[in-house]
Amino acid sequence: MPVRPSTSKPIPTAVKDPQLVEVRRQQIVDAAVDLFIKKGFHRTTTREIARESGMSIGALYEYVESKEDVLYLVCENIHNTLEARLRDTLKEAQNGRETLRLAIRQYLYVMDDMQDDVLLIYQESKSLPPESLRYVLRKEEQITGIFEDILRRGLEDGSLQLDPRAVTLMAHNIIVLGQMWAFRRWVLRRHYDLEDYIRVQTSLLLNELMDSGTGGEARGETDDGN
Amino acid sequence: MPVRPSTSKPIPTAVKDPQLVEVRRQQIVDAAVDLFIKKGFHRTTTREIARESGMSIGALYEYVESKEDVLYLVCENIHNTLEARLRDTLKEAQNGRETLRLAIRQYLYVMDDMQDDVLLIYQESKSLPPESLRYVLRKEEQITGIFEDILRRGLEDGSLQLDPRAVTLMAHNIIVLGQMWAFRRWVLRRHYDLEDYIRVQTSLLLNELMDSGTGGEARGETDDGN
DNA sequence: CGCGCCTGAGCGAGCGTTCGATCGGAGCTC
DNA sequence: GAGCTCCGATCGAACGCTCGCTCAGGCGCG
Repeated sequence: MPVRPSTSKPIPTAVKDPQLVEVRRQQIVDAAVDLFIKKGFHRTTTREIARESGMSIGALYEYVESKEDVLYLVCENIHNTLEARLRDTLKEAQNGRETLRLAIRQYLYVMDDMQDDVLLIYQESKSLPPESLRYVLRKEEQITGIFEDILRRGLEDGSLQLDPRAVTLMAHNIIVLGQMWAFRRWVLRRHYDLEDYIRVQTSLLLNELMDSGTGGEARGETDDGN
Repeated sequence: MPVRPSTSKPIPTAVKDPQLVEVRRQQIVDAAVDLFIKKGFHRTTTREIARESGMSIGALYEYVESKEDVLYLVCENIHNTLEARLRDTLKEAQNGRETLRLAIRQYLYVMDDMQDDVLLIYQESKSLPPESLRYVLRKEEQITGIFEDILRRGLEDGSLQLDPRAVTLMAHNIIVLGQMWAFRRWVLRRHYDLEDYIRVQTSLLLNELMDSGTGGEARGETDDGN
């Protein structure tokens, strides 16, 4: 388990109580999440973060290296929550296909619940210093990996059909269709509720995974040209 | 055709040459697109935009109300290009299904070509003033509407099967799977090239649109619970 | 007193924006 | 065509302000 990137304050003068550090950092993250969601990273000032976490700017900078460091902590926190919630509900393993169906449902519920947080990562992670960004992206791949594993399990037990080369792509499709529920809510919510959404997207994904690998296109149709 | 939001400078003193205004604004947009892609909106200064467009800050502010106004012009410009390119290749109407297949291919090509621009809109449009943001989102819906129309045409001529209630959602799916090629390129590019991507995603989408509306889930499977 | 912890005024760089000065060429007069 | 005026277009120093961050000091507990 690697250490946080540029972050992880060298701790200025003395050795602090590590428990207090954890508590304070959580306060900071909680406050920052709220503010970043409401106003965005750039429009939020460090003074506001301090005020909202119930400490002074001085104290804030005892527990955090920089404003960007706060953003990193926020992203890390959200990703960890997300991943934990997902893995948590996938303990009981069944037939691959049913696991997948369950996982999609669970995932979409989590995405519905964490809409704002997902949006936050999407819109602000580019403001991270490069090293931290790489870190966050790696975490994103790990989460995608959860679905890759489920898909592969389905291939092995024969309950899913798919060109093995497309496993990664399908996993990303699932992830992105979930995120879509978060960042297109301004329009989707006007037409569908969560259950509608789960139904249609599950159908889309599982339909593909049941008969043909790359087929699906009715054969005999021409037009492979342009 | 509505007028630009808060934008559209009242023109300070005298009447300027409207043709020059157009040219200068295009210079500004071109420079800004490059800079925003490279450094992001917040990290780009107005001075840089001016320098890169070959004018002074003073001149810049003759053609633009504010930095946010530049961002709006950029978004508008990208969306217009995108929409024009899409509509442009959909003139010859065929059977709905083939039109859709063609449109998806064309769309993914455009997205591949405009990766950076798509990413730009995604990450920076939240920095727009609310009124301009609404404008940009409306444009996004219009573009989605192109695919809604194609889908409906397919329903009418019987070449596509789909629950009519899901038309909007499927259109959004297409749009988002296209955007995914832009904003997940850091990983997708490692595994797939554009043709792979087009093949798998077309299969996914068209497979669903050919036999069942919401079916796809093998009947008799339980687990509608949790 | 010493030490961990906190405070918040203050620093200074950087930013978006303004505005008086300047440029340069078109048009006029003689 | 020389000299002049005029005016839109351009310039960039300067302004005012915000913000991330620091640091000299204070408080209370052991």
